[in-house]
Amino acid sequence: MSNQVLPLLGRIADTVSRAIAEVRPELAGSDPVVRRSDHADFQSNAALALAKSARTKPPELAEALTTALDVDGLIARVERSGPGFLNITLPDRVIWNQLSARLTDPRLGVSARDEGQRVVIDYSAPNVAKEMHVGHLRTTIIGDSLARVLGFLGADVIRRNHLGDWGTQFGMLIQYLDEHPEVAWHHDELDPGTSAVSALDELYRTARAAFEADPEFADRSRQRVVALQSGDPSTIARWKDIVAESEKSFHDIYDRLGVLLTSDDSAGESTYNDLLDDVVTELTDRGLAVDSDGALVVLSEEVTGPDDTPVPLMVRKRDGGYGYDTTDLATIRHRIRDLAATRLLYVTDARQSLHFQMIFEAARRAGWLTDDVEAAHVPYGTVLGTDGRPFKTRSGGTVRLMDLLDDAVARAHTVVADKNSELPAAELDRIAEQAGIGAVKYADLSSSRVKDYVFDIDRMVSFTGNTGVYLQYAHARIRSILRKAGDPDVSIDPGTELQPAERALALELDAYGTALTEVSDNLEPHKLCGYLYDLARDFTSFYEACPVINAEEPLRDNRLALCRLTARTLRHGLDLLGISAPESM
RNA sequence: GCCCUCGUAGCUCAGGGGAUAGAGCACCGCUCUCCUAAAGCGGGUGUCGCAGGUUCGAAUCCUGCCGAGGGCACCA
Repeated sequence: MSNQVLPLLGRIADTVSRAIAEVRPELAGSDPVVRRSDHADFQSNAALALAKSARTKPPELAEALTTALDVDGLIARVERSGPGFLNITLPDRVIWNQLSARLTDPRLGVSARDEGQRVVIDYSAPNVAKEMHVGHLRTTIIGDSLARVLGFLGADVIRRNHLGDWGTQFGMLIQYLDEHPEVAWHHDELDPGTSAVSALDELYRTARAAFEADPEFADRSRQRVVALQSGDPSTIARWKDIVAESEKSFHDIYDRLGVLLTSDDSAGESTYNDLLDDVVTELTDRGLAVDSDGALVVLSEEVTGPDDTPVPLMVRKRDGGYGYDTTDLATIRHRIRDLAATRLLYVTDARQSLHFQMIFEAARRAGWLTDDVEAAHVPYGTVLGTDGRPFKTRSGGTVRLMDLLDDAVARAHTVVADKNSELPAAELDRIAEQAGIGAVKYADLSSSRVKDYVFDIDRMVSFTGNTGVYLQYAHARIRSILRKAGDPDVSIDPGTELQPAERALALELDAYGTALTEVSDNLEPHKLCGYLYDLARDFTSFYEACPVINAEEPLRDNRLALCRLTARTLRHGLDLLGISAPESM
């Protein structure tokens, strides 16, 4: 059972709204423009915003609002300031009670605002028989965090891992494996630490070389493609084997990253094969899909290309085959029609934004995507190397995701060992793993999603600044304090006077749910990162200014309560980012 | 050619109509007989790319321009 705790800011906003309605009934419903303030607990800029439509001067409206802002116990005092700001200060008791309510609630008082929504989040999407590389990092991490946040806010989240599990390239791979049964590539045939996708990736390159060098092998491969597409049992069995082994490799990485994806979430391209004919038929029947040089296309009404003609979606290729345009149209129809989704999120590279714009346009014209469903491309920028160019290995190759994680963990290991040489080896390994993985994820999540960002391991495993490690450390410190105090189940005495540092921390703690709803609204996990970082800093200021364990009662219990709620909020927030919070570091 | 994204301190980035634009890194100094110094405190930085416009008020919204990156049919 959870008790929702309304944020103080919202309660103040409601109070100001009532005052507006009382003073100027014709302006009822206007935004009360309540914000956190440097000059008080909160401020309302409503008088400035509304003076014109109220046909009065801001100071006069501010005065009237002040009078009408009847203190119902929520507000201690209101001061007018500047051209018409209302500086609002709350009684200490109200703030303590707010903390108390959050502390007793398993959800920290955060409401399940997104309840009733069904959100399909499409993310990660590695290619079968290929190694996951740096290009899969952001979609996997961002998508996973969004799944966690929206899920916590009550949405019914359906994760979809749109594996690249279909295509003509499997013809030559299957044919090659068939002709070389002696080649080992299954997990249980390989050395530990070598993955099936690693082996398959290499075999694919070998097969491709054979395809180009040997016309007869190329012919057999083409026939194999036909066999695969027509459902030949032995070919399908081999293909399923490849998919299953690849998934094992992916889940090794998912486990290490700590993302939620399981094999139940896999819905690869092949899942939609049986729907494609019908999708195309429907588009044709509605007159959307038209012939173009033998291919079937949907011409955009919104976008034109270099020659000033409408940009097409390739619904069916001239050779009769289907490409990703068709598959993506099938996903959107399926997710709306069959999964009853109210919100569709596609977490992919920003370069695909035109593609999704056209997919959404077509889905709207087809009548699948209606106004009561939100479809959004959630684009993200490129991962750059320290040279400012797309992240590559020194030799210019693709960076394998596993290697990248190994590097980060190794670097974290060095830094942790440097600073704390007394840790037992096993403990050190465990913390380095959590710190290294957390560092990578936090670095990815903490800057604006759409911007490119520089992958700089040294900076991300730094223990200072806005890093994952800093937050983990902040959490571990608080846990340490609480352990030292015996981790008591304290209760708050709301009659205690709040110190400024306590007050700042308390107001920040109260805003946790607001930070989460912002993430849900604009799909920007970095808002949560920024919130947690601010919270950790507010805690540090509090901790500098206010003794906890050595304080007298009831101050001591109240401060322990602040520690507790901060630790829980940090841990909870980190968890929603997909980052672990060690008890000690 | 058209479209999209981005441009804020030396560097990496927040802030996306409200009071003097904020952090971190880097640089210099200070603070552990005191709850984890992997920390904190102090020191000073800005033509918010440029120019117009809207507004009582613009880094924020609009228009144009400049610069960077990306995209525009049979690969995803």
